[in-house]
Amino acid sequence: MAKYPEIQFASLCVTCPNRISGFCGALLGPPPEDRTADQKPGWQNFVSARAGKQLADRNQASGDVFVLCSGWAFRYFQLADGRRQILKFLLPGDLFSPVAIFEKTFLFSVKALTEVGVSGFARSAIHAKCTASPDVQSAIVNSCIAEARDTTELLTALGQRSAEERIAHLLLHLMPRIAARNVIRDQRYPFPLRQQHIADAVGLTPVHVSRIFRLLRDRHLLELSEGVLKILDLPELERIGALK
Amino acid sequence: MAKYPEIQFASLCVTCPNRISGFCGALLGPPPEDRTADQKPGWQNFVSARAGKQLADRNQASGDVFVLCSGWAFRYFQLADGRRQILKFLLPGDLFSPVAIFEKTFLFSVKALTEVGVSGFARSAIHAKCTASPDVQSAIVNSCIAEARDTTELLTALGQRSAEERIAHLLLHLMPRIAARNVIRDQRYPFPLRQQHIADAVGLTPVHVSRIFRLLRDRHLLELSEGVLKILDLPELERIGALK
DNA sequence: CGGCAGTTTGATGTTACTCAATTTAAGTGG
DNA sequence: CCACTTAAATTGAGTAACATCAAACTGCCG
Repeated sequence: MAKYPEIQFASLCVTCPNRISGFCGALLGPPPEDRTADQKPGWQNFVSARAGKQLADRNQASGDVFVLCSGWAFRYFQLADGRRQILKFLLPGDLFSPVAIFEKTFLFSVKALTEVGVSGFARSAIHAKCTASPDVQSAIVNSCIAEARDTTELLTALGQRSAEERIAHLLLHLMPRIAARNVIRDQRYPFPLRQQHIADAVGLTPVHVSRIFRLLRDRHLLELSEGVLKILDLPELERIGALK
Repeated sequence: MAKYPEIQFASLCVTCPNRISGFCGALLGPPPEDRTADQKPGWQNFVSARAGKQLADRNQASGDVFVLCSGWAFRYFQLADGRRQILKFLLPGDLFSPVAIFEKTFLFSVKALTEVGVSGFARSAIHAKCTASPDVQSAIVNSCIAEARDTTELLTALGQRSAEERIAHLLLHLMPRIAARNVIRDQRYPFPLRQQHIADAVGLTPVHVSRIFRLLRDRHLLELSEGVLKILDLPELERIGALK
């Protein structure tokens, strides 16, 4: 099976219950039983990469539209002086960016956070499928809408809310997305982010993120260790982080 | 002429050289010489409103897609405790939001900043035009891309940059947009924003905005009075506010 | 002239950053 | 399994940036 990574991908994307699964599913069709390597469609290709690998660069152009198939990555904007703003954490099934469907030049950079699998689809093929299939069309529209909604919330969090609220909001935003891709027991979420990532996402320093986590731990709201986030007091976390 | 406000609108939108003018232009066609009130298309309607008027509410649904025709407005997200994040200042020709073309429920609120004229198009009519005309299609796509680009920049500004940098960035962002709709002489831009608006847009208090403006004035970078922003030292302002 | 909205200024408080040292965790090779 | 190395997290002390509160000032309009 490992010989045919695209099969694994197709299965992943078709079955994963996240909001853009419809996009991948519609694109690939149902996972065929008898698919073999030589039947892999020419408009799709697959690559793996190690944690930390640069997956896309701003201003770089590509004929492909990329989807994260496995692992975690993040989309970010880099400033000249080295600071960066993480715009979104990408989970399996996520497009690098919905905009990339229409625009061949990346507006942002993307980096692997864990070991990842990435699939690229020829943009022309997607456009063809798009005109042919209403399902693909509405999947694209939905992912654009979700993107706008998320961005709005993040902007509001960054502009108006305290460090604690921003971090709580980030966790609450990620939890359902993680849960859609993993079986969650005892409120324990797989969580590979370093505090540096959290800091770059919510506009704080890693040192301050550490302090806030200490407060949250001391109040028995959560525990975080060994790549696992355990939520102890969800209602209180929501009281802090929810937007409305 | 005032009897037929939609004519004034058509003329405004077709001629204004901003990036979504193609959208309005494609939708309305060239401004006809002989158009009269009874020829006004049934899928379009026009309203005026005073400064401060609420033009759209989050979670409210509408069958229309709205475009600002004259004056200034802003799109924002309101928090329960009264704080608000201004997401974008709307200038003549701007859609309230590109997302509204696809989604009938508003994700955000919109308020008039000056006296405004607003035009509403039936969403169904836009969709029909969209399938018929590649021009309308690409105009929509372009406004979505521009939206994503702007939002990314704003996120980065809010998350990573100082008060001074954020304000300079806001001004630099607005200047070309204002210039596209007004004749600018001597670097003097019409500028109806109150410091409260700037504060809500860049995530500061009005008091602090005032202090920053004082610094900028003292360094002879700009002057701001009577609704006019005068830029005295553009290169220096760009050094402070430009993202790259 | 008085009232109102917006701006400015000062004094003070709070939040978050910086710098630096220490501890913990995670690998790595013997 | 254990020493060694390295990255990440934690903690403390001092500082800078921004917020808060309150008062004074400005321009505008009735």
